[in-house]
Amino acid sequence: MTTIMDVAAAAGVSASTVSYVLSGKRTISPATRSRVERAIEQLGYRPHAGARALASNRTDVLGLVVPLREDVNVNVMMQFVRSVTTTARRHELDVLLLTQEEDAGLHRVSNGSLVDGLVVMDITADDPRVEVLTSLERPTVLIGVPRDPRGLSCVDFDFAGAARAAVGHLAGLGHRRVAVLASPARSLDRHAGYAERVRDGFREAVRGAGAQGVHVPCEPGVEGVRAALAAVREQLPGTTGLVVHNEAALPALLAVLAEEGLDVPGDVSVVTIAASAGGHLPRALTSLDIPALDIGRIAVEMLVARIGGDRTCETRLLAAVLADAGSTAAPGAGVRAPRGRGRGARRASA
Amino acid sequence: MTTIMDVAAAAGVSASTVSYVLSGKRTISPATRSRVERAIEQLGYRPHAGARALASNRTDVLGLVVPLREDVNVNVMMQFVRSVTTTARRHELDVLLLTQEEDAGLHRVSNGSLVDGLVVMDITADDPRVEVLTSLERPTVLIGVPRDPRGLSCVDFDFAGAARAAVGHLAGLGHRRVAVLASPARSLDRHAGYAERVRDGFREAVRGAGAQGVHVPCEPGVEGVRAALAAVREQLPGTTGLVVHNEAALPALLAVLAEEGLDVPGDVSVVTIAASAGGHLPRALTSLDIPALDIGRIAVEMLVARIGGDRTCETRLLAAVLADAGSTAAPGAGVRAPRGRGRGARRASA
DNA sequence: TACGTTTGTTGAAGCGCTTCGACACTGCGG
DNA sequence: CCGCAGTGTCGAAGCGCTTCAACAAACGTA
Repeated sequence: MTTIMDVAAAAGVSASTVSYVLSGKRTISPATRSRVERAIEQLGYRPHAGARALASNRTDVLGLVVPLREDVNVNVMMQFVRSVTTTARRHELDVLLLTQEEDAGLHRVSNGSLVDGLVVMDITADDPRVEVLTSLERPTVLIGVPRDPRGLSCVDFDFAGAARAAVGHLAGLGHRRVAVLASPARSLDRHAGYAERVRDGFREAVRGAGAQGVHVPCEPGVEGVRAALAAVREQLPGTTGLVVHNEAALPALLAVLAEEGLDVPGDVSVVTIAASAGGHLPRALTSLDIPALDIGRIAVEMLVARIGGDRTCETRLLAAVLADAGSTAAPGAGVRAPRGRGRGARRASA
Repeated sequence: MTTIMDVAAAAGVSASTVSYVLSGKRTISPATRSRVERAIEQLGYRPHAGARALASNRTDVLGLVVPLREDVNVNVMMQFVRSVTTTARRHELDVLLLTQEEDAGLHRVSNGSLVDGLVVMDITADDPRVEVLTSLERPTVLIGVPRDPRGLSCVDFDFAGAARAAVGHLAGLGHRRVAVLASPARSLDRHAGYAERVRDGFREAVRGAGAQGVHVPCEPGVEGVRAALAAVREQLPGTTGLVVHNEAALPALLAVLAEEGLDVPGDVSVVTIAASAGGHLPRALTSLDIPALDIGRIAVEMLVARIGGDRTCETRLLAAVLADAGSTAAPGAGVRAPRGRGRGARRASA
């Protein structure tokens, strides 16, 4: 292994000079600098990360805690991961992946000086990790907002605002009965912030608009969507507007509606609250996009600031912006039960 | 920060004794051991990762290079990631996530002593990284098999064998015309190993069985499936057996076949080569499951062996096992064009 | 010319750990 | 009773780097 000493010898300078060339913390004459750089190049020198961490108390590694739950959509999660990692690299940081969410892991990497800071995804309202994270020796940024952030920085999408905007949009078009096809029941059970805040924002907006609304959890896949639609029909017949907060249910919903002969937006208006699907849906949908890329980027930038000594702690909620893609219109027939005997019809006719 | 010295002082021993308690590399009397352990516990001591790496030349971190391509299915990829990380933790290793696949990153983490070894996913037949990886100071295990492994260890699923088994199964049932709905064209364009080997295994088996076959790339989503089916109909009319090697196309395929009034397996037999979908499909399909969990685990275990000094280099191909779930039968009518005017029919009838 | 300043470079200390060789102590056989 | 092997503990060196204080050289100013 080539060390800083080898480089120093090759360049005819001392080790500290090489170090200063690398870090730029002292002025170095152009002549010396270029000799050192040439030596580094020729020897293929890479500083030893451990030695650097030991001496400087910085590892240039950031820990990323990702959820591996059944009920979080893996596509959405990967958007966060991607944006965190690319932003991290822009700041010369590497990313350590933490999946098991037991406290031991957090202690090990933080107090064991493996990372300079942590980004923790999928924070629930009363997340027990928040307590642990505050006691750590390294700064943390949360993606998601707990009830009590305890001096930790947070970034998230304004899910409540998104739900209100969705309802407002539908109400403005004249819809009086609206429903949310929400996250899987499990997400609500464990008090996932995004799930709760959509629900609360929805209810508030429905009340405010003097409309009626139901909020039904929805499992992914065709069967989940059928069950959710059945629940909507039972609990609020005549529903004409659908707010879908469930990426995994979208393709299935469109398939089921088509199968039942329901037109969007002729019969039913649909608004989604979702991370952008990357265009794999059969049709464009009016949506409140979750800016996953921005959220990941901001999380890293906040963390970098804190690592740099910034003591300010803030919670940033990114605002929802509605992008109209023509899947909403004035109320139609609603999500009435399909005519022509529904799902079997096509087969029978074939 | 509490150091090994603090622990030593609290336990009334020397730092080296604490180190030996931790590593178990020397015998320690039970009395001393328990005093040290109590001190560690009370002080909440965590060894400094950098210092440890510097002194021992081991980081206990493994680098995982993941692909972030459009054409690799994110669910499948996450299965690998999950199994690599959990296996790594079982071996007391942390995982550093590398996404940008430029050589600089590989050099930085390997020769910069950030990791003890690398697991590299999504290896193509003539992957330029193979050359780079052989020149690194740390061992590497590939998930995927390049044309020339150059002394690197590899693990992968036997995709060619899976394709042969799929064809064999269909041929055994009497099918004479079979098709593969394959990976997206992009995967083939970049010579992704899994894509090429399925194609080659398929062609070989079709020849061997004296049958006819076509291999068509398939983009994800409903439109992609429609296009692929159209290609099959044009290139090999009367196809009765479908081998699907494309996780993202499966739900869409089932939807399209249902929409066209084609029964599985009455009209068309379907075999998949896919990572297990987790049960979100509307119906079970006869499949050759890609054992992603095993592959990830084996990759880590091979890497651990190499880090431990093992010099043997091997390529392990995990065999395909067909799980019959009733989506295949003796040949039916085939993927003939839909009767009753196909996709518009339901809408018209509603 | 003599002095303070600025600029560029260096030696050495020290970051927290592992590990080697040495050492003290115990219990054994001769 | 001596010597020896085995056991448990320790001191010190050293891993490769950063950074501080110090210094030499070059410069501008009085």
